[in-house]
Amino acid sequence: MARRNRSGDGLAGGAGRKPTIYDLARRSGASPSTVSAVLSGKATERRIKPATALAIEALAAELGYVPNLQARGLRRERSGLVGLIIATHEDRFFSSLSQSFDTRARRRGHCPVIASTLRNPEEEARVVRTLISYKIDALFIAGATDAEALREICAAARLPHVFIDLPSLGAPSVVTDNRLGAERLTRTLLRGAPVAASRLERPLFLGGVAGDFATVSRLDGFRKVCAEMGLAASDDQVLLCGYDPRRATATLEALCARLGGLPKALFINSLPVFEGVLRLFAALPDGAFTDIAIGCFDYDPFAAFLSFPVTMMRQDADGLVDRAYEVLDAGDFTPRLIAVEPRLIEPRTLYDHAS
Amino acid sequence: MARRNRSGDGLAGGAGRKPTIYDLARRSGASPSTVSAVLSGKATERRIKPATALAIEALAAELGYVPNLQARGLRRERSGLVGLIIATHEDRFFSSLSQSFDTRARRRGHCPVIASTLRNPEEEARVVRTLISYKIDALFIAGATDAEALREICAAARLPHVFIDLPSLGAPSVVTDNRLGAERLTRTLLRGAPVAASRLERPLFLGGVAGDFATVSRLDGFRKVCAEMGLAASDDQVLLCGYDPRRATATLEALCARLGGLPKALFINSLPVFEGVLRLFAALPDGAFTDIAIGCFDYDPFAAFLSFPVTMMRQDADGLVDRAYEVLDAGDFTPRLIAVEPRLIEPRTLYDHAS
DNA sequence: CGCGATTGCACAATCGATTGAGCAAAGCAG
DNA sequence: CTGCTTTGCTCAATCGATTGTGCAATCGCG
Repeated sequence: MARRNRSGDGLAGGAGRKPTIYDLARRSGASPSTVSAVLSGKATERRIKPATALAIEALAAELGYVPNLQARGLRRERSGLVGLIIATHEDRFFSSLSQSFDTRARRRGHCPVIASTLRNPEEEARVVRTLISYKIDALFIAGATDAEALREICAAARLPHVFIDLPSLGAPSVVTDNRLGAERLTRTLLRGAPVAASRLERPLFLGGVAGDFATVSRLDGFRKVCAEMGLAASDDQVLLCGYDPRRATATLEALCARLGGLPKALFINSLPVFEGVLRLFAALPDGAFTDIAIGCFDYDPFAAFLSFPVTMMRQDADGLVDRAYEVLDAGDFTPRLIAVEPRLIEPRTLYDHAS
Repeated sequence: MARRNRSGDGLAGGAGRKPTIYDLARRSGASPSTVSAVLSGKATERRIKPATALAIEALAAELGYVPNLQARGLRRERSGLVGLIIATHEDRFFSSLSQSFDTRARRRGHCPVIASTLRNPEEEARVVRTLISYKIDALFIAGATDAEALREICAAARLPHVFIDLPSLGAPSVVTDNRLGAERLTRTLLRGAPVAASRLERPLFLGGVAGDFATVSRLDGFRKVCAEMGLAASDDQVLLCGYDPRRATATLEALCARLGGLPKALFINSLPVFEGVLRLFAALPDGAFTDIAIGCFDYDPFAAFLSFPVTMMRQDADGLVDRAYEVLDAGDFTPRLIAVEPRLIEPRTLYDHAS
C-alpha cells in the first residue's frame, strides 16, 4: 500500500493544505519520483515524456504547488541559503552592502539571509552557528569583532566563507584598500580645509578599534599624509573610541574640553562615529562647528550636504560583493587578500552608480 | 539491522562531518529518539533519566553537535524563520526597521530573514513565494507595491502575516499615524521657514505614489495644514514622482525650470526622494538652496545637519515591530489598523532612544 | 520475426530530525 | 507473592523531497 494517504482516495483534498509531490502524483496518476523530476527541472535528464511533463506542470500550476525547500535541502544537502553578517543595518556602508548582496544573491537563485550582530562576539558566534544549523551554503562575514573565532566555526562545519573588509588569517578576504583610501581622504581633507594651514596643525582621527585591521590601515594612511604635510599626528590626536556613537560623543566632548574647542580637521572612521559627532554638535551653539572640515571613511549621501564641508571615502559595495562571490565561484579558499578600490566623494557631491 | 551506518561500528567517525543524533546515539549507546529528546529540551517530558541526559549533552558538546534545522523544520512543520519584506536597505527608515526586527526576532529565538524587493511587484511575489517555500512561520510586509497580491499569496499558504506601514484590506496592519505626522511636520515646516510668509505661498509636496496609503494620508495632512494657514495647495504643488531618486531629481528640476527657481518650503515624502533632491542641489550653484526649508517624512540623522533647516518625522521602528509581533502573538488576524505615533525631529537635533 | 537498445516510468532508500505508541524493569501497595 | 503504576527507554512512522536502480514497453535493425 501507499506509504502516504493524507486524503484517502485520489480525488479528495484540494485547497486544504499546500500540495506536495505526493498529492500531485495521486491526482496525475504518475509516481512521486516522476513528479519530482518534472518539477525540479530534471524531466529530460530523467527521460520523462514531454506530454507527461506538461500535464504535471499544468496540475502543479493549477493547485499552486510550491516545493518544500526544507525537504529539498535536507535531501540535497544544499539549502540555497547564503548568509551575510554585518555589524548593524543602521549604517549606510552596511546597508549598501546588504542591498548589493540581496540583489546579487537573488539574481543567482540564492536566498540571502542578512544578520546584524552589533559587533558582539558572543552574538556573532551564536548567529553563525544558527545559520550553520539552517545549512546555509556559504557565508559572507563583513562586520565582526572576532573574525578568527568565526572562521573556526565555519571551518569545523566545512562551510565556505569569505570575509569582507575584515581580513582573516585563515580564509580569503575581500577588503577595501583602506590605506590608499585613507591617504586620499586625508589629503583632500587637509588641503580643502577652509582655514589657514597653521590651524590645522593638529588634525584628529576619531573612531575604530586598535586591533581592527580596517582601523589600523586607515590610521596608517592618515599618519603617512600628516607626515608628508609636515603635520603632527601624535597619539593624542588619535582617539580610537570604537564604533559606538555614544562613546564617540563622549570622547570628542572630553577632547574639546581639554583643548578648549573643536579640532579644525577631523578624520572620522565610520558612519556611526560620525553620528556621535553630530550628537555632540547638536548640543553646541550653532556657530561652533562652521569652520570645521570633516573627512569620513564611509559614505552617506546626506552627509555630503552638511553645513560644513564633508569629504567621504565610499567603499565599493557592489565590487566587494562581486569579488566575494567570485571567490565562492572559484572554490579556492586559500587565505588571501583581494583589494577593492574605494572612491572619494567630494563635498556637495553624490555618488553615482553610472560613473 | 540499523537503518543508518555511515561509519560502520560505533567508534569510527569523529571530525569527519557534522554529527547527527544517529552518531550520538551510536557513541552513547542510547537510541536516536532519546538523543533527540535530550537535545531538544524534552528530556523531562519524555522521562529521560538525568544521568543519561547529562551524558548525552556532554557528548554533544564534545563532538560539536548542532541540530539540523531543516530536518527539524520538516518534521515539526515550523522552521523558526520569520520574514520581513522591505523596499530597499538603502533608506534609513527601512534599515531601522530591519534593525528592530533583527534584534527582536532573535530575542524570541526566531531567525529573521530580510528581503528587499525594490518595490517591484513581480519581485515581491517571487520573494514571498520563495520564503513560503522555505516554510517561514510568519511574514511582515513593510515596503511593497501590491499589498493585496501578497496577502492572497500568504493566505493561500495559510501564512500568518502582518503589514507594516502599508495597510491591506484583508490583514492586520500596523501603521504610522501618517496623517497626524504630516500635519505636525507641515506646521513646523511652514512656521519655521526662514523666509517671509508671502514667499511660502506655494509650498511643495514631493514624492510618493497616488494609490499608496501612506502617500494619501501624508498628503491629506499636508493639505489640511496648508488650508489652515491660508496657503494654496493646488494639484500642481503636489508632485507624486514615486520613490525613485532619479525621478525625484528630474521632477523637481522640471518644476524649477517652470517656476524659475526652487520652492521655499518643500515637504519630501521619503528619504530616497530626499536623495533625489540633493542630487539636484549638487548640480546647482552653492547659493541656490540656502533659504529653502525642508520637511521630510522619515528620518535620517545626517539630514538633521544640512546647510538648510530640515525637520523630519521619524517613524517609530521599534514600536512598529513590537506592535506587529503583538499581533502575531495574539493570533488574531482579522483585518484592522493599529496606529503608532511618529515623532518630530527638529533641525540640528538627533533622535534619542532614551527619550 | 527476433533481439538488443532505448524510452518512460515506478520503487524504495535516504536526508536528520520528532513523536505516538509500546514494552520491560523497577517500585509499591496489599 | 500478585497486580498496578511509574520510570526509562526503544521502535518505527513521518515530514517532502531526491536519486540510484530496475523493469516493462517500444523501437530499430537485419
